[in-house]
Amino acid sequence: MKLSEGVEWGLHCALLLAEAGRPLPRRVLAEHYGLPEAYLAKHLQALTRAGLLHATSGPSGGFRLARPASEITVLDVLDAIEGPASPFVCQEIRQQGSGAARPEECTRPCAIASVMVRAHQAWRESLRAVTLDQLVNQVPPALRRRNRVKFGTDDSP
Amino acid sequence: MKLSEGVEWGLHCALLLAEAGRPLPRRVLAEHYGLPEAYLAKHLQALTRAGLLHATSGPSGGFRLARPASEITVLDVLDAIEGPASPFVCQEIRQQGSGAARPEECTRPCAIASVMVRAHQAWRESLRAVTLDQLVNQVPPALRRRNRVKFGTDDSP
DNA sequence: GCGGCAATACTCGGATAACAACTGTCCGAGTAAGTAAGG
DNA sequence: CCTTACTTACTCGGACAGTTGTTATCCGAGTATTGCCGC
Repeated sequence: MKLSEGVEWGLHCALLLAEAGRPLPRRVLAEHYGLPEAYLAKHLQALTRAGLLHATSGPSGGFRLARPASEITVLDVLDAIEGPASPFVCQEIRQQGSGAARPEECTRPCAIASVMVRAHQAWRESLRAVTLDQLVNQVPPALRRRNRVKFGTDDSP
Repeated sequence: MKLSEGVEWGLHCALLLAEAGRPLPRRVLAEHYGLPEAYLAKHLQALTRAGLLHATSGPSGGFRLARPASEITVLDVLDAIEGPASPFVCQEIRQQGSGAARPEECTRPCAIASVMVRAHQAWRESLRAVTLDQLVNQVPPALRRRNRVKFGTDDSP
């Protein structure tokens, strides 16, 4: 079980977009984090398709958050990039082979699958509890200031 | 992120071994669940290397639980088959690229990595809370009886 | 009848291919800005 | 000076290879059983 590295990229980029408050092109995002631009594009596409980012073409275009950072959870980003499919898929092998359970013995879901589903839900709940703005607030102040100078909207007097 | 299907196989086999109480060869396990024997062998090897099963060669040999079923958790089986590595590996991209954070700004672990670690721990705790004998008790009585007749130790008078 | 020995069949274990998914890359379609010409 | 049309450069989006990990399989090493021979 390995999680795509694009998850880390997507989360960091989403955080930076939350800090910036204005569209940033993928070229800027890639250079900022030292990532391959072409491959990062793939993950940003996924985030856009999921409705988390909004993409605008042309000069001064780029990606921006489609919703306020307080309304985007870490789980949203993960589902967008990894897909919402459960990592464990019960293949009902209890109903196969010479020791197959009979249909009337399978009225209840497989206990093993239930355990896996509960664990997966615990994982998802833990991720759903954290929003992007909570993460932004944990960025070191000095770094946040630098990012603001570099990208921030200069609407502050 | 996809979980190896060997996880389901390993768990079902471990449950059956807990029910049987005596060594079962991989051929019997494979036929009982309709699984490819050669590939199942790979996962049983992993469980053996992890110290969960004990393998004996020769006639009337096979695999048996190395510990009482009450002392084996679902998490043990998962770590044995999937490896204990965390699905999320923080590559510290915050310290790379043109916007790299300085070392003195990284005294605290990356907030994103922390969230992922907490979620992973929640997942593991949920799996650690369930033992094999708890799962055995959830097997339908009729099926359990059939398995007992088929494999069970005939030490009952 | 009993003990020892060899043959046997059964078991696991590691080494070896086929497939799929993730990783990485490229070029084309579309768009907004900038520019120059005309009114 | 303002409007307008065009050129330009910049953006995203989908289509195309390379590499790692999972899936599937085979054959050899080792062992307890089983049968047989000798005592």
